[in-house]
Amino acid sequence: MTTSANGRRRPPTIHDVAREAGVSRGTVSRFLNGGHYVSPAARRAVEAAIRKTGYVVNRHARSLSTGRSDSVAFLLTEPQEKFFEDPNFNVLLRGCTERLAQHDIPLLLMLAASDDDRRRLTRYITSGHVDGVLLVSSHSGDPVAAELRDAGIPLVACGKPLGLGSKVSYVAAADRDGAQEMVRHLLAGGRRRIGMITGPLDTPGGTDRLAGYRDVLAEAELPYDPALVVEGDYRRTGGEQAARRLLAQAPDIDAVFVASDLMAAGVVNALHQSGRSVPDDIAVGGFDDSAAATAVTPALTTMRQPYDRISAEMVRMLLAQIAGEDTAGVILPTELVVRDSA
Amino acid sequence: MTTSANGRRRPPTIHDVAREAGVSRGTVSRFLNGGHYVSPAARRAVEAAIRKTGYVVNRHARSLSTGRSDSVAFLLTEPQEKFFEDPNFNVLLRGCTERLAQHDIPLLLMLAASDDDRRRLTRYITSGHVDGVLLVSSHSGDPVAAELRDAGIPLVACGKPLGLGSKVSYVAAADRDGAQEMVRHLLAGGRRRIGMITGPLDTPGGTDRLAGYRDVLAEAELPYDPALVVEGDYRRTGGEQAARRLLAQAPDIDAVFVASDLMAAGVVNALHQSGRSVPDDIAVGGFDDSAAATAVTPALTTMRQPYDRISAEMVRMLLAQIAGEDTAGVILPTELVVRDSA
DNA sequence: CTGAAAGCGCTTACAG
DNA sequence: CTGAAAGCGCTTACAG
Repeated sequence: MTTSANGRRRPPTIHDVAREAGVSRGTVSRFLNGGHYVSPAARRAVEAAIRKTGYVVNRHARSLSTGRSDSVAFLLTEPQEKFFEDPNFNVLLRGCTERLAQHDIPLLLMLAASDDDRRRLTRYITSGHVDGVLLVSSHSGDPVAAELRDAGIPLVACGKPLGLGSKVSYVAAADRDGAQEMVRHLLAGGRRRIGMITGPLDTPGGTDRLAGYRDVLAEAELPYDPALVVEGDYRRTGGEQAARRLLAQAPDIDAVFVASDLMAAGVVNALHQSGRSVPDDIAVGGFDDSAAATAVTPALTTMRQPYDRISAEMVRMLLAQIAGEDTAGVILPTELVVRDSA
Repeated sequence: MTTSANGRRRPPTIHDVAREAGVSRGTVSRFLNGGHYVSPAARRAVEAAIRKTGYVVNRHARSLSTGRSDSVAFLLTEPQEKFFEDPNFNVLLRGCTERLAQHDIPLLLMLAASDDDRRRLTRYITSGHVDGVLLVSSHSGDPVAAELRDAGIPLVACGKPLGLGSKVSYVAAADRDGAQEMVRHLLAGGRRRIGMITGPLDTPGGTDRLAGYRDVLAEAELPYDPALVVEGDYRRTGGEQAARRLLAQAPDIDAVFVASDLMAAGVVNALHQSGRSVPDDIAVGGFDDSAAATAVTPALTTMRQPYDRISAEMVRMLLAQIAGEDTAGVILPTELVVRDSA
């Protein structure tokens, strides 16, 4: 640290390092940026000088010079604060933060709750303040993915953005396969009247998991009964309400496949309140393997979404895009986790 | 947008705005920074030019020039990932992000899980990459608060950092008062053998809530029985285990005050498994009023921590510090929320 | 492999 | 109230 006239500490600059090492600033910079065209002797001198001065690069200066910001946005666009209350969110956010930290890239957290927020943030992002965006937004009505894509911003979505086809890179779990596996598991347990509580049907997780459910019904030559299907909203209370609706429409169900653990926790509650036991009267299968799965009694049998891999993959793809590579959609497998509820 | 030779879009600069408005760059900058010493005519011209060009300030250039970063870190130092699994975390993080967004200040999320992380981040922070830090770290063993304070970084902690006295600004809930109110509520419900499951006793929430419990016992002239007190870890499973210990040590309790809702959810589970009904056999009082409170059955009677106010206050204080003002500790009141568990 | 120098886009005394 | 200019700390062709 150098102390300037006013007594405030001024961090050492590349200039201090250069002087200390007896080389030019250009050489220090070259060392900092990969060490190409730096002689071993110069390298050693610079290394020592950096250690001695405690030099840390000034990222603002670097960014101004390179045009890159070396930072990434984690953009959450959920008007309903839905995802934010979901334990999955934490896992994803944490995973992305850690992965980015490994590359020394700070994560800027951005919340777009209103249209105003969205406009402000889109503007901020497209002005080059971040190099890329990790987008968490499930609703198809959300224009932000298209806006960012059109602006040429490197972008990876969590979950397939509906309606954008393959135009936006994304990482998603194998929703349809996972749903199939869960319903087969329910069938294998001897259940025959299997209800389903879906996610919002304007989300891929909503439609794909429903599709998987129908696939297996057909496969087992069981009729598809619309009265057995209720749309939920991925929230706990929504799960409770949906379960009550389902029970009213089809009191004879012996199992229910619920498209998220958080909803499933609500379903178990509602079932208990209606006097049914889980899994004896009604088996419950969830989806996610989030913290909600083990917080209820009985613990949920569920499809594990590999959130660690999802966040790792999102970061990997985003960095690849920033480096100029093309990336596409990635689907990661889910895994059946058998606990007590089914 | 101006299109440069290579076809990539180059965002408009202050120079483009100045040319468009027919003024100098200095005038545009002055307009941007409060509009002092800018004539009404110049102001109008600049406003129009900004609209027309779609100008957005380049924050890297500004930061390089001013020495401020106009960004803030949200630093979470919980080796145990404990807080991250707590629903309170979301509320706090969300609140801070929103408040900062109102001031157009991005939040950088930083996770210090290991000592290595901590060193890296401290270095990053003290190098001027952020203007201040919102610190979430309850453990007294954590050296990060002292390090940042010694480096002169504006800093506001969530919860009183133990051992640092009044040297670090913080925002906390009135833990002791809140605990008192809850135990009085239990007493008012006719309970006399009241157990307690505390938070970790190296945290202020751990010690202060226990102190409040003891206050009211003394006030009611009830003996303090160490067998009635078990230390928990703020986690759900920790709550379950603590409840079993408590039941073994004191099977005759008729109430238990639990220092967090997440633990209390585990406690309710354990109580049910032991065949006790809540609240008939044993009343359960929680703390936080987090999402966990309404996720269990019966819903928890709890002390509400005003997280919205806490995050608002943290941001306000941090911005004040960055502006050069002195700030101190702020204690916010908690509020009894009566539901079904007590 | 290395140094000198231009340039990134802004802010801010300074002179007028 | 306004403009010209220096300077923030870095990177990167360029010439050697």
